[in-house]
Amino acid sequence: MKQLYRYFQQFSPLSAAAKAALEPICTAMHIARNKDLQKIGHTCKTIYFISRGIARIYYYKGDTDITESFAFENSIVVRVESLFTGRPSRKAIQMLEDSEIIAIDATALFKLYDVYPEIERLFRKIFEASHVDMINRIEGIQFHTAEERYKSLLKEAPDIIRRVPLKYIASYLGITQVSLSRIRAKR
Amino acid sequence: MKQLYRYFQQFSPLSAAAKAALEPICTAMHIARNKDLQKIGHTCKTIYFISRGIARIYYYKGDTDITESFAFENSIVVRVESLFTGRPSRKAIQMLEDSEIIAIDATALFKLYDVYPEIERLFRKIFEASHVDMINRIEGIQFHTAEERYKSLLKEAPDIIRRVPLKYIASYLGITQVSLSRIRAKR
DNA sequence: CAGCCTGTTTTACATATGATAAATAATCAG
DNA sequence: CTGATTATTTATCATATGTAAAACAGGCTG
Repeated sequence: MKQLYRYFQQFSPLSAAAKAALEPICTAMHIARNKDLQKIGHTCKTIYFISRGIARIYYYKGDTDITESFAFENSIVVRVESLFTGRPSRKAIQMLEDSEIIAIDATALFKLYDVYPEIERLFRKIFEASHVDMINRIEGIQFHTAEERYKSLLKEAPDIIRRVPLKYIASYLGITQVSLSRIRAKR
Repeated sequence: MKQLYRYFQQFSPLSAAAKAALEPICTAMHIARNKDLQKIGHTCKTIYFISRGIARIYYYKGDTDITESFAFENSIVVRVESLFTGRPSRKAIQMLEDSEIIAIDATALFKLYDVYPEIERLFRKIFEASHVDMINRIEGIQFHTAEERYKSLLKEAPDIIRRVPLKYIASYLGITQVSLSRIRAKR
């Protein structure tokens, strides 16, 4: 929980009362490498904080597995399009390493919003930051070549190459594995 | 203002007191066709509601003009990556038709958040909806062909073709105008 | 250790898209 | 209305990426 509160602190301060209210809706859990944290078709009612490990959100287009995003330790992973709409998600969350997770019950959290506006504010800011990330990602996908995208990924997250299979990285970059292999061969 | 409150109503109810507090921070304005509502380099401190007209957000990559997004009447247009970070935006907002706008002073709005949690909640939900749109857009850009993207745009916003020059639509779809022209010629 | 998965790279070929330039078409100002 | 500007389409050629299949590599399991 300490690690989680440190994460929260980056966005917005919390009173002791708010922290005490959050405590009972958080559950620590361990997930084994390659296991799904949430399955396709499930409606997202949980916000996950990654204490240790890497998550990826993926879905199927036809029968190809496509990685929508990665999330590393000290960040949150959520299928926003399901959590915010209440609709089932076509996406799954998988952990790529043995991982330590804190699961935050979103239904209970949203009730806390009515009592603690500071909690609502905290999560508003957390999701605003990821909203900004999405907008920057669109710019990246739309107007950079695959090679530029690969290089900037390396720069932002250099250890991703060691920790994540290239096939997942390829679809995250919007290209095939063959294409990624060609780009890597250039250097 | 009636139109704006009707828009708000879709997301979250507002008390009479909250409405009264919002009133003085909203300014109606008229913008001529093709004029910029906000320039490149400006830090976004205003949220715009479009009563009538179409906006586009654009930026330059080198010397090519790229359309990031469109916004139609009865929606909000904002350079989120600037508003949420307080950093200057590399993007501009331009109105593509003679337009009626309501400008909401964001600095004043954020102060109202402290007094009226219901206002904070309303805007949280408004931005959550656009966050979800961004995520769906990423999926669209990343794993549909240009032709699929064009067709689905036609389906979502059929009148965009009549109201927006194709060159802007092309860069929005992530392709050149020549390429869009080829796709259109197929039918 | 051997054999079998799974992940990655390489090759060959097909195709969509980009770049550039020229031809049309539409729009606008005087 | 006319000429000039801007938008759109068409043509040609170059290139990046996709598809499919095979080769290669590494790691895991019996």
